[in-house]
Amino acid sequence: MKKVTMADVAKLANVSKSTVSQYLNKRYEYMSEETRKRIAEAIEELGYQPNVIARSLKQKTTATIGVIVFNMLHMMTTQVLHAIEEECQKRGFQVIVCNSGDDPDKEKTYVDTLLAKQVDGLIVFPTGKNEDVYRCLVEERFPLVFVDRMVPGVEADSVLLDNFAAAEMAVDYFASNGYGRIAIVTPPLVPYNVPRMERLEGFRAAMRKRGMDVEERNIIAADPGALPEVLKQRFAEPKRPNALFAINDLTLMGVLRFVKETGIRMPDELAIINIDDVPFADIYTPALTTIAQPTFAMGKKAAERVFEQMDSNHADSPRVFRFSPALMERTWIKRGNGKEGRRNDEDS
Amino acid sequence: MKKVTMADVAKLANVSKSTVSQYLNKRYEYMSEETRKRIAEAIEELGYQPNVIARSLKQKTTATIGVIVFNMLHMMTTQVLHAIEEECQKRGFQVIVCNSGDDPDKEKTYVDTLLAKQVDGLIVFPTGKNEDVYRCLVEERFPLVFVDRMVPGVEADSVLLDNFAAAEMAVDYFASNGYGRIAIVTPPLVPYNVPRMERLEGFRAAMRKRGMDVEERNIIAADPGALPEVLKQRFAEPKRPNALFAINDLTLMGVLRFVKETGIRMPDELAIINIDDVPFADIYTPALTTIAQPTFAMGKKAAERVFEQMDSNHADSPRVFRFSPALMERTWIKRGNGKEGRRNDEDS
DNA sequence: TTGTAGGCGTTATCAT
DNA sequence: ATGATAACGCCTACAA
Repeated sequence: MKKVTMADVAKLANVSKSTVSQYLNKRYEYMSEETRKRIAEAIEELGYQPNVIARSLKQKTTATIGVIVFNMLHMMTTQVLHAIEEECQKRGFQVIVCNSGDDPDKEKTYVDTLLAKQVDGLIVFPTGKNEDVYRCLVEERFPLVFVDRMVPGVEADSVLLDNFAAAEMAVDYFASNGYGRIAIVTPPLVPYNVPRMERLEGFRAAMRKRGMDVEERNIIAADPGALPEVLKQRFAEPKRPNALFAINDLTLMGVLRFVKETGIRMPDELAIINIDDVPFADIYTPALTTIAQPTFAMGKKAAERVFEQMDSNHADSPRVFRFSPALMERTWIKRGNGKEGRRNDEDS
Repeated sequence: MKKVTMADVAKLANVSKSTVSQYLNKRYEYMSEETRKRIAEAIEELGYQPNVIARSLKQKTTATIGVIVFNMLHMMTTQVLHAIEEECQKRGFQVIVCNSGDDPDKEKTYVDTLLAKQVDGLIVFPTGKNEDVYRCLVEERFPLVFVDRMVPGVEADSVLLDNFAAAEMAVDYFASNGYGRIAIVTPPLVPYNVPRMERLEGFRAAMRKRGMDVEERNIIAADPGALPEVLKQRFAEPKRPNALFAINDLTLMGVLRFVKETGIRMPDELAIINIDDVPFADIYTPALTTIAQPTFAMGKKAAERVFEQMDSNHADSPRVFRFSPALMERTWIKRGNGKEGRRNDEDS
């Protein structure tokens, strides 16, 4: 099967390999109609398929980019990947997908492997802990784009959610609907997880701006699994929150489990909003208002940026692209304090 | 950066390229401790990274497999992909992911491209419409595994859900909980979509086995978007079903939208079960009982099979692997007919 | 308009 | 124990 090489085609068509090569690269300029046809026939007859590997070796370009993600199972990741793939498809590029599982060592190994495989660029959802690795890449002007998180200390293109805007959106949403005792719910806070910190900071800032202060115990940080218990504890204490801002979809699940287990009533006793749109938002009762990341646009931009970096040597300085979150308003907010409810039937 | 080649290392270490090559391939057998060390140092000093492309050209093997899926956004796909990636990682393989969007032409193009890129094997969630393409591969003993669907007329390894068992599971579940008027809900039926047809057939068989007959109007086929309306119509007719078997997660969404819009009460007036576990199953009220596909095991098996095909030339005849669905029982079934409820807190 | 020759970075086969 | 040399399949001057 794959034994058919350019030489075979050349022989059958009675021309030299070079001529076949010309033909394949569509440099028909000085080729006689005659030979062109003969070559075409030969290719057809032999079922010849060029060997891209050989071409790559010569041209030092593989039409392949590597994507390293820290969690393939996140919907956000899937959606961004989808957009990246689509964009690559347009340019005839392929995507090698690697899952680091948020393990910096694996991440490093993958970077090495992908470089060895001569990928033309790298899109990374970074663990955030491989500063040195990435700094090298940047220094060597290797096409690189970070998504979702960035790596502190590395100046590279980054495609991120505007986390401050998202947090502010959440606070605004609660406040304008009359919810005042707002708590933020997040996975454990770690300094190298930039979005998490930004969302918290954004939350603090937004609260401050509205003249509300954030009690420390209203910053509820726990792994999603432990969340129901942690929330129960918090709700046993005085001044229970009446609004929870879940920092991502996983956290939201923890919150909803808590809601279900305690039977707390949802628009009345407690309002919820979260970052990351979830597929069941509008079939849940009450429908869930969420803050969606424009995942498709983000993936597209990430791909576009690697391509731009590949195409230009005059390395313009790295840029950070902040994408605006979108409020997916779905809840009837109907409270005792007189505020009238409203509804918005946006579909994701 | 990438300019460092084996020749450079060889020069710096004062040996020949061959020796360096030996070293890299760990054929230390006849190598002096001395030179080994010198090479190691040279490599270190130059920051040499072998060029896998060159190796591939020589060895005719790329340590890469291609995966073509018809819908990257399906959770099932994501999960299987995840398992595949993990399995590949263990063997030092990489995965090129391609999304055909269920378009046979794109699918064909991808097969060609991946072959040109010399992937060592192919895992495909097929559109089902490229019989000829795949038949060629099989004839040439190219490592190939189908997942989720199979291609009629192509004898290749396939990793599938046991759709009959799944349908039977659904019927049993309803029947043993006292629901008798069972309808099946599915996307439009098309003959080349094997799982869909199998699920319907399995449903018919299971009903027959229990002495219940399937009225044609209890086979509700519609696109998820139109489903709420279609269901409303059906429920306006006499003998409305009291149990709906949704054939997949997308269909389930349509059903749940219908439930929400009509306010039909869920364990009492209507029971639901569906294929594909969904993340919100246990936070929904009432909790949803689902029939889960063992996606992880399926992905793992698919990868294992490509590897086995790669490793053995004595091509054993293609096998079809049917994976048993798992009942994720979460609903309190509590009906007026005296049946006692039960609960099962399995986590996905 | 087409052919020749050299090279891309490795590996493999022999020598030495 | 190590080194020359020829592939691998394609591309690209340059020559004819």
